[in-house]
Amino acid sequence: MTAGKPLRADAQRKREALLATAREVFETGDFFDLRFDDFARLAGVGTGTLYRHFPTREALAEAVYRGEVATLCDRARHLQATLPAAEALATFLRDVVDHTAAHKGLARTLATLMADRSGALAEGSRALEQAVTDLVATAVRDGTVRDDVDAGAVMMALHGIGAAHDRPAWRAEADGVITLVLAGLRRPRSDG
Amino acid sequence: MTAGKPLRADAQRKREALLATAREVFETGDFFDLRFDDFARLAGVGTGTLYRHFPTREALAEAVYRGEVATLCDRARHLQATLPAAEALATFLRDVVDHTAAHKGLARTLATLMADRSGALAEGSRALEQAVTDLVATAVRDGTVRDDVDAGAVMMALHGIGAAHDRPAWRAEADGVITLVLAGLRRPRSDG
DNA sequence: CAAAAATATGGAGGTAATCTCCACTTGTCA
DNA sequence: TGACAAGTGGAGATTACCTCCATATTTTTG
Repeated sequence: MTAGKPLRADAQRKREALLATAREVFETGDFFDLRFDDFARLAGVGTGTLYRHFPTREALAEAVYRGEVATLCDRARHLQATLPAAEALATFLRDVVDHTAAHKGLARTLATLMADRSGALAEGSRALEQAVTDLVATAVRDGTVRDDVDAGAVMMALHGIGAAHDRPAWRAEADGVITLVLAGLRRPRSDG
Repeated sequence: MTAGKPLRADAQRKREALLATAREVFETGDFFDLRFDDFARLAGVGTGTLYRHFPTREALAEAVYRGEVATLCDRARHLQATLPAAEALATFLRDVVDHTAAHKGLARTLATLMADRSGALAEGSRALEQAVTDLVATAVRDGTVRDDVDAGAVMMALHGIGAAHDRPAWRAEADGVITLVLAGLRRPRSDG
């Protein structure tokens, strides 16, 4: 599906250049101050070429986002294979926050673009969602996590962390959300 | 501050018309498919008038948002005055979800606009944040809620609920987030 | 109540970003 | 190496945004 047609050599190169430049500009936060045409020039590419590879700003973002998500998914798989379920889940959620904090600009830009009604990025995060779902399911199965709350709720909380990028106390609050989610996920005692 | 100059009668009328139309169009979700100029016409107002009242889409959204927030804040005050702290907090959070669900289109549109890096709406939600902070603080004071997590974390979770508007299982997941947050907020037992 | 002063209106048109189109260049395959 | 396919760049059409001001409405004043 992803590889319908084997790209020609130069096309591949331009595409890479666009992605590399995108990552840079996303990170510095200048993406929205830049005319899309100028972005093309910045990447050393003609306008037409830019538009053929990535018809919209969102399409470009999606490609970058996919890379980020892939990294996180690898991490999830690794944790799942080496730690007890509950611990794997906890570590992963904290790692997501770490990762986001380490690439704040990128996360900002992606979150902003993601909000555009296109929903283009929803597609890209499917893999991430699957990873979280697996981690939660495993922890539920071994009894460390309650089974009456969907993994989607955890995704939603993560979404909040990403979307609320402009809060002054972002880091502390993000940690707080994770703490709440993890505490909330613990199998509740039989008392009300 | 809000009432620096008493608006002229016709100006008041036009302003109202713009806000009313905005609420409609926000709710139906057509706001982004509409040229801003056409929006003016739709409200029966000239382009210039639109721009004088609301210089940007965000400014318009902010005005609408303020109304929503005010409603919720009234609710918060009422709950705080009539229920035990923990219950007031729980009820309020669930009410926010109900309210959002009842005005899904509006919430969608506002969330999308809020994500624009402008941060214009951050201002509008200050009151909401204050309400949540008060509710949490009261519950902390009477010992039903842990004191090591900031109210900002709760805001962040709410933010996630609003921002993740396009998830198919939105309602169930939103309820899940609230459940997790409330469970997570309970003063943890002395065991690890 | 009439006229003057202040305030607000609408939409034509300037400005600026987006995106398309195609004559030309580069890569691939036999 | 030649012929065909695939890709490129950027000029210019298109579209949306926003400003400006001659005109209209409201309010105040004498």
